[in-house]
Amino acid sequence: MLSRTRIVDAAIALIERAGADAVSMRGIAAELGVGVMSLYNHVPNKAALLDAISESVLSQIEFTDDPSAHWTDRVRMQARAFRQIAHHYPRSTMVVFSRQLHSTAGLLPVERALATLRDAGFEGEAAVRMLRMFVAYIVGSLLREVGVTPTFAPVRDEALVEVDPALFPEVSSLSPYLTSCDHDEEFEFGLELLVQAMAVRAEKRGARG
Amino acid sequence: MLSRTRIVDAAIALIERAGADAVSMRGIAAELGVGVMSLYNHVPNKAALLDAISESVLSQIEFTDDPSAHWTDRVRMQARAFRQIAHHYPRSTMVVFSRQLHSTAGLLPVERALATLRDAGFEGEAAVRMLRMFVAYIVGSLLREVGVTPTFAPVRDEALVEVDPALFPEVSSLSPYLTSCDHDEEFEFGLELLVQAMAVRAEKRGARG
DNA sequence: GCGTGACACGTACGCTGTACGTGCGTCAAC
DNA sequence: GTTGACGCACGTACAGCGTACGTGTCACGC
Repeated sequence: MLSRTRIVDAAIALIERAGADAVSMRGIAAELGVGVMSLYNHVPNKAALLDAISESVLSQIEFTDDPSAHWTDRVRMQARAFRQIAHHYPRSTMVVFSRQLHSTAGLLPVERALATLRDAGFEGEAAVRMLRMFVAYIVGSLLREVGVTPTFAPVRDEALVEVDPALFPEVSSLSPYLTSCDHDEEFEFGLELLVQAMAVRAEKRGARG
Repeated sequence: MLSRTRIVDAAIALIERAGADAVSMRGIAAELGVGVMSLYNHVPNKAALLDAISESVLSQIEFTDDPSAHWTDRVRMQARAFRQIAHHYPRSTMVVFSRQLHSTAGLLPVERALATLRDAGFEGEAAVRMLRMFVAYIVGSLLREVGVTPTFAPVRDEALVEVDPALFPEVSSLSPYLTSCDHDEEFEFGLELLVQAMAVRAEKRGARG
């Protein structure tokens, strides 16, 4: 029997195998060995299917939150959990980022994050701000890692060799670092910087309050 | 006469007016009052056209870099310049983010950023790391602002009223802050936090070196 | 006058999402 | 046991998409 979850799973598998551009209702139907229109008995339209994919991916984030750990470690763990699922479904992650979601999927991650931030001493608006900043960093990082580089994080080698050292001295001299990119180290670097910056703010708040 | 830039400009105008989904070769041709196939005399295919759109948007970033200013102010200015163009072409920005670019457009912003980071005391790999982290934050922020919220930065009001306070106490109590979002303040908050974090690193490096 | 190239355009093909109708299986009511 | 309703898989059909290819119309050098 066909079902919504079977369709979503097949769609995710197809995206990971053939890319997001290759996702068509006909392709998904073929993946499942059914007719195209059969899908519409379980999903209203393609947009809703893509939303369901987003929801599925986000809900698979594994938060093994340890309330006894120091809040800095909990922040690190949650950020890595977010990143891990994106690496598990890299191409599907792109469709998640390219869609506005109207669901409550991923509400649990937010809940956990806010609780952690409360432990760190951030409450009310400050906690929400910190959360949004963190999410922005993580999303931006994943967007780079997953393949879409907004302003070429790892620049293409061919393009760089053409760079005129006189016009772009910095880019030219730093080209070895610009062309290579260890995503793990890069992510951890920014994560650590953010955690430390948060710790500074937390101390300030603690001193004041 | 038709020209590549006229086509790109029309495409951007169409995207901003009707949304990225509405971009079709036929639509762009209609916008210009020409036949569809005439476009292909100036653009090899749709993908190349979208790349040209990205290039055009990125090249319009206005960097009025002031080398005499303190590096922290220069970082702030460059980040805001990036953000400003995204606000000028919000929907086109989404196509920029959703495409991997293979061009050297936006090489100048990178050059300026690296020069600024050098002034701040970051060289070699450290400078590139800082740049990438900054870009990640900016891109992630813009992705939220521009309308696509990965894990609902400003959560939908309707969705939140249904949240069970027993299951999601934090989300529930912080809902007034989660439902509203002053993008300017939000962006400046994160920007300031990053700049301060960078300043701390810069001092450390200075003390060591 | 005569190529020759640039360029706007029409036609046509294979693809897409999906509205609609059809047929088959199962189950409830009588 | 018959009948009606309903869920669900499916086929057909249509509008719209990107674009390969051929055709027409110019301005130009010889």
